[in-house]
Amino acid sequence: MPSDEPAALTERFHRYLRDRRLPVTRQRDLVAETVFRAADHPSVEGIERNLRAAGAEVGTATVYRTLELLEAAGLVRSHDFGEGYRRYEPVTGDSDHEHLVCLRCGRVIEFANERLERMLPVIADEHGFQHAYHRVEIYGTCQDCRRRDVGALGR
Amino acid sequence: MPSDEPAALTERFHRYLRDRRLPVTRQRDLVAETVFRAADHPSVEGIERNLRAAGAEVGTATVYRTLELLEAAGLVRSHDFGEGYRRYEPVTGDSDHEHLVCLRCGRVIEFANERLERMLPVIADEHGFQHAYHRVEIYGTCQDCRRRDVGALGR
DNA sequence: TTCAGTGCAAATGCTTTGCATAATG
DNA sequence: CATTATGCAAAGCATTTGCACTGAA
Repeated sequence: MPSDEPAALTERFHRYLRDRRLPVTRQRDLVAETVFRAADHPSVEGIERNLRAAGAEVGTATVYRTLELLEAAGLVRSHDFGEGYRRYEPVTGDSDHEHLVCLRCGRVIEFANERLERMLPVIADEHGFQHAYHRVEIYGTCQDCRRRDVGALGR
Repeated sequence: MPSDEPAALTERFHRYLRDRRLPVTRQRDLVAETVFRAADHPSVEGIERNLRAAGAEVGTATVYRTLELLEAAGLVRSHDFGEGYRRYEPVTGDSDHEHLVCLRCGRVIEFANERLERMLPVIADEHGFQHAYHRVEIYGTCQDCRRRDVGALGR
């Protein structure tokens, strides 16, 4: 059975809203669905583009407000990869993961490494820090962009 | 012999400027010295506060422009710890290091871990990425802030 | 004297907020 | 019907840029 992550997240979002007597609105569902289904860590602009393409439209302020809500609910995480804006991703049941960011095309891919995840709390402890969370980002050139470079050199 | 890092960096900065026939100005020296001597990863505001305290004054635009120059010269690095502004640190002869950021007081301390530094390029490679650089930040509560919390609980 | 730097103020770009109106439960 | 959300436009903020003036070499 294929785990329908987006549907599960949507259900959790609805429960979260109901529990605090907050209205479930068309806009909230549209934004939530868009992020839950996204595989590319979209920015607010990307989310709006996606919505527009689907014939929907949600005010920018509402998009930001809904993302804040989704983060508070623990259903979405935001990242700042130093591009001048934030990107968002759904929080799936998968274990912790970190990111590889391509400096050429901006693509972001995820990786999981248990040894790394185990190391960081230990390092924090060694320095008297109580570990809360961490962030590991590797910047470089992705496979596709490397191939493209090689191809350009070849002719 | 105590290695006088700030002086060495200042000399390198002057050489960098001379080499490209760029003027050495009072403002550039003031900003550079301030960052070279800082041990706390100051922000632009912190740098300006520091300068003001020393009786000097440099326009904000010039501070930004000088920092850009210092980064291009490889003498200063900038970091974004998600606070809404950037922090700067001198590039010393020390090996690579990463950062621990206290969520309570904002203090930033550095740590070096060879195993970690060796791992990341390997991980990149495993995913077809050509590693350029990376960023590892551990967020948590520093020793002082933990002590303060315990003290508050005690009474 | 020439070429680049400086500082002010205005512009930017993402994100947040105020407020009148609209929709949910 | 009461309460909260929405959307627009305005405000915020760190950072960048345009431009007349100043200063370094």
